[in-house]
Amino acid sequence: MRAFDAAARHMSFAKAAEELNVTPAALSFQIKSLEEHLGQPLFRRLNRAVELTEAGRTLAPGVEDAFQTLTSSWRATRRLHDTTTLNVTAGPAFTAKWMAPRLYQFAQEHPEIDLRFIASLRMMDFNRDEVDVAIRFGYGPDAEYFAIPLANEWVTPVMTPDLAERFPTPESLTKAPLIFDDSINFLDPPCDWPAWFRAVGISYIPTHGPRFSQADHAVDAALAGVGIVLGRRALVVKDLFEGRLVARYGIALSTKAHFRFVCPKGAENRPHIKALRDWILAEIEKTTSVSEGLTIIPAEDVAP
Amino acid sequence: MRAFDAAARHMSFAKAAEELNVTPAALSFQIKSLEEHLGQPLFRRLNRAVELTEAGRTLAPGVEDAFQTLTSSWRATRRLHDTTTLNVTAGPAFTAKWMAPRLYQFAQEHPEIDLRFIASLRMMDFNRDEVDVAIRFGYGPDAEYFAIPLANEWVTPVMTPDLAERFPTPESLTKAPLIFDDSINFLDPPCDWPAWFRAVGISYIPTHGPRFSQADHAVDAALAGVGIVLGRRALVVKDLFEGRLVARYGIALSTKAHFRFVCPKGAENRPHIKALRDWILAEIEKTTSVSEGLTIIPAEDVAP
DNA sequence: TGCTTCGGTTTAGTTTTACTTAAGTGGCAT
DNA sequence: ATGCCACTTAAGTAAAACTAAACCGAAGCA
Repeated sequence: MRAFDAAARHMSFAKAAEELNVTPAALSFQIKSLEEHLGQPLFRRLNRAVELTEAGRTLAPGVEDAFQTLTSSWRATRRLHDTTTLNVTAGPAFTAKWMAPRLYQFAQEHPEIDLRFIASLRMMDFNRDEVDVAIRFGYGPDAEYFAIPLANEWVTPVMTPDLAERFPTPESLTKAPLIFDDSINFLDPPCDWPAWFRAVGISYIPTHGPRFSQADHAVDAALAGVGIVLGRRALVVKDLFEGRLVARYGIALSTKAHFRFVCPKGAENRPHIKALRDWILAEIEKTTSVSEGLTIIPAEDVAP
Repeated sequence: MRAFDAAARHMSFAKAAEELNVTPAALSFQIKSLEEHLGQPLFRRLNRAVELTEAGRTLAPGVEDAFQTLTSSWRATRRLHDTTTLNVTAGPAFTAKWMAPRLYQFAQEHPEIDLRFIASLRMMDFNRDEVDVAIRFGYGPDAEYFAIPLANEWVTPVMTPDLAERFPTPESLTKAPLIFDDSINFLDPPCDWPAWFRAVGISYIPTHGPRFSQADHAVDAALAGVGIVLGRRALVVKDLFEGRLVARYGIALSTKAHFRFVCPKGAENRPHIKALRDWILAEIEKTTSVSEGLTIIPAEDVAP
């Protein structure tokens, strides 16, 4: 049946044989025997090609699907006692702005763990997609998974030091080039520019300026001096610590949404997963001082 | 892997071996080899039982699922050129009141076809549930299947001849024992007792009387002389023809919902499916005279 | 037209695998 | 204790899957 699966996918016995590391002869035989068991042909043999018969078209999708679940289950099971590789999925922004800059450090602390990143926004199925850990931004809780929040999240305007000198006060921001991060539009209550201006007592609804669908691109733009962006704590904390960006106005807007560390229930204590979790939490602990001197206003208090 | 699938389902190597018609020794060996490939045990061997390990629990659902799709695909494919058995699903009412009484006749006309009935209301998946034909009551059309309507459907009060003498006019029905068939409550516009009374110009909303969730039970009750039921044409036509039930008032309520013959696209011309379809249509054709003398009023014309 | 190439099939022989029989083990129930 | 039951192990055997090599027919190309 594997033979048929491969043949149907490739629509070629020769290619299928290559995939399974056997000779075309073996494959031909297998399919012939399958056809005998079935009592009807699965392929129509053309001169230098094959095509599926009605029966083949009926059988192929189910077989392909079955082998896919079979192999992914198998791999998921193998991963259970493999503590050398760890597949992590996170959104593109967290991957680029939090994970990537700290990765060399994790690699040094845990040289035995081989981290692999899958940057994607869609929710993954841990069993289907061969993923061990997901880091996701949103509202908890996750009933069916093990999930811990990574930090309370807030947003505050950040910019290059140069720009900060030109716009020393919140009021001056009404004349400043603002960058829009559309990736947090889904938050409710909103954490956008109008909400922040309400938090500092200014009635101003900016509309003009570059917009980005991904938060990391918005932050990159701010780093390039394009303008001022409402940066999420987790995504800008490193740039703030290292002085590439500054937050001058002392007012941040907090949201109930936060980054969460998610893994299948029961997997949270497997050594490499625990190592990653502990390391992430420790890294975040190191940066709690970024909130010092900030007045943090819940977004719901300034909801329109 | 089949070995593991069977063992995990039975939680016993001996039973699994029996299922696969091999000796327990062979099964033990297969699982051992699987565990070696995996690098970890799948079962914990207890004294006179086995239990799944973490790894086994991870692998089992996927494997079971995969083999299920595999076997059902296989059977679906076998059915393709098997014109000796025909699996039909219909609602319980149609099965009992239309199919069952006519079955001996189909068997005589087509002794080579072995009909199997699956009475169920839920929609079946032709590939998953090993069903060739479905007969369903409702509104068309079915875009993804081949479907033909079997007849225009209407409802009219039916009862035993005895009861008919006691309640000769629609007006007299307000004093008669009425039976409620809840299985057509979902129709819109409704085809219930209030709608029928509106059709004959009587303002009467009966509330008291036996209720049945399945139409065949309601008709059975009427056959037993319990009372008068609003019978769907397809379900009472045979009893009307053979005099066990009568319809006296000459007013029927028609609905756009009807019984439909449904099968996968392309399957409608396979010989045994065509035979069943032609036979059903011919049977219905024989009973068109049941509508003679009836004034048929669309249900939407008397909607409240 | 005739030669080559390419996919697939066939045949015969070989390797691998799966299976069976039979003996063995260990804890549970009587 | 002792027999039993479910699983394991070992050795031998039967079946299957696979390979190599020859073959076949049509398409491509000179």
